[in-house]
Amino acid sequence: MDGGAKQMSNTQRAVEELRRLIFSGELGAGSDHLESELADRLGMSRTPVREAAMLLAAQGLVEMRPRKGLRVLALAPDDMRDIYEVLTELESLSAENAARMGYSDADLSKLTQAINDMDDALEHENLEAWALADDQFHAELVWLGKNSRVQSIAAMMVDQVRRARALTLQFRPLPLKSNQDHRGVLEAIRSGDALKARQLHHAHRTDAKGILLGILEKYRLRHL
Amino acid sequence: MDGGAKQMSNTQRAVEELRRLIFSGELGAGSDHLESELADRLGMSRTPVREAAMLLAAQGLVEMRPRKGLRVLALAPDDMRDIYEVLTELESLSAENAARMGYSDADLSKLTQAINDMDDALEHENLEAWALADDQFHAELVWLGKNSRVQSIAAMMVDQVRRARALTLQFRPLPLKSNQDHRGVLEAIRSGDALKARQLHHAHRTDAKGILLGILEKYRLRHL
DNA sequence: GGATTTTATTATGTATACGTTAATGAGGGC
DNA sequence: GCCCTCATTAACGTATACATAATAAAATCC
Repeated sequence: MDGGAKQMSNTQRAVEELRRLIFSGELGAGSDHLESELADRLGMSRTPVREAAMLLAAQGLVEMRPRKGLRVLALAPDDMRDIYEVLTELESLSAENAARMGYSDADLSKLTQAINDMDDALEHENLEAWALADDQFHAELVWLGKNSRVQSIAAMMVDQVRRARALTLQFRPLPLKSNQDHRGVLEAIRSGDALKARQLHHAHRTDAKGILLGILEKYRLRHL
Repeated sequence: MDGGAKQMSNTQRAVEELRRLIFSGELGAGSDHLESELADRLGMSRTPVREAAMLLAAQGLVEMRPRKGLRVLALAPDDMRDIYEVLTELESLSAENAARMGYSDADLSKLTQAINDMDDALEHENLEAWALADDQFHAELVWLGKNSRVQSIAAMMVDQVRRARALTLQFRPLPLKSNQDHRGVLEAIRSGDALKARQLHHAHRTDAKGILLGILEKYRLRHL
């Protein structure tokens, strides 16, 4: 049970490493980087770097601009709105489907755990930990929905807003009401009330979208 | 006003050509093809073919299997269900958003035209033409929703079911009721009734999903 | 001095070369 | 006759080479 450090192709390593560099901010939003520069930095030739770049471009994280290099994509508020809307719909679908699965309490343990972790984090006013648990809740919800396309699309969308989310987290009021929503969704799933699960989660995500866009507006965050 | 035959990179040409070969069935579902073989076939080196392959793999059309070659992905009924569910959600969102835009009749002309085309096609019992117009209706609806992510995701999903859709078309009963739904959605958008637009379209797509899955079941179509 | 043409640079797109390694088949052991 | 070992093959992953085209720089002209 290692971290996954088997023998990996350089292309895969390049993807992972570039993602890390992007999410950590070492490659800032809007910055440009030549293929050869990145190749040197990662200690490999241009070929795998270029392949990784194309994959990241397909996932909407970067843009390949001939002669200008690889550009790390910045997100405008409109992008955030678009992405959150997609997540809202697909996660709500997941909640609905999850409710129809007849999951046992054991099946829902990760969801429950994530909610408890959020409570703990809130008590200690640990936003970092809260965000992590919140991510886990949403990821697990999507997982329970058992729709392969939703899973991959949601992962892509979450990736696209990862940087922005980390940034806006600090501006955000403590999400005290949030866990009520989560518990409601969990309960609806547990009791098999598909429609309620969908509606509750939809409302939850729509609220979150409103809060986020409010922050972007308030602090004039135009590209992140 | 050429067909777009400007100077295109070989990678782009490879993407287009491979897509054509896949959709036309010349590269059948489930078939394997070596990179070098495809390179020869397209008259270029492995490099651009490989890049194109990775892009198509990211879009879910093929799978890269080391030493086995590029495999054209076949779809199981579960995949169809997953994809149609995603389309249902995202198109319904589009309908809702479109209704909020306050579009004029002129803005909605393409949508109207698509509906009329479907009527015409039905009168002549021309399934091919009906399918084309139906595609246009759905594509235009997504366009009117003005969500960039929904647009690219929907395009991907439509691509993934393109082959299967062409195949199942012939098994399908004449979609006589379908245009009632379409007109209802159009009317809701025109009148700005966002919730109704969403609900009508959602029901429409859910029906379509049921019909399709029924066909797959009935004719034992397990991979297409 | 400013504008314009020419030259030089350089990042990319693509071809090619090559080592590695998984798949295939031959041959031998049981 | 079946299974295991080893040799062979060939497809891929990656590095490298190179032509092309775009940009920057330099030089020239008005």
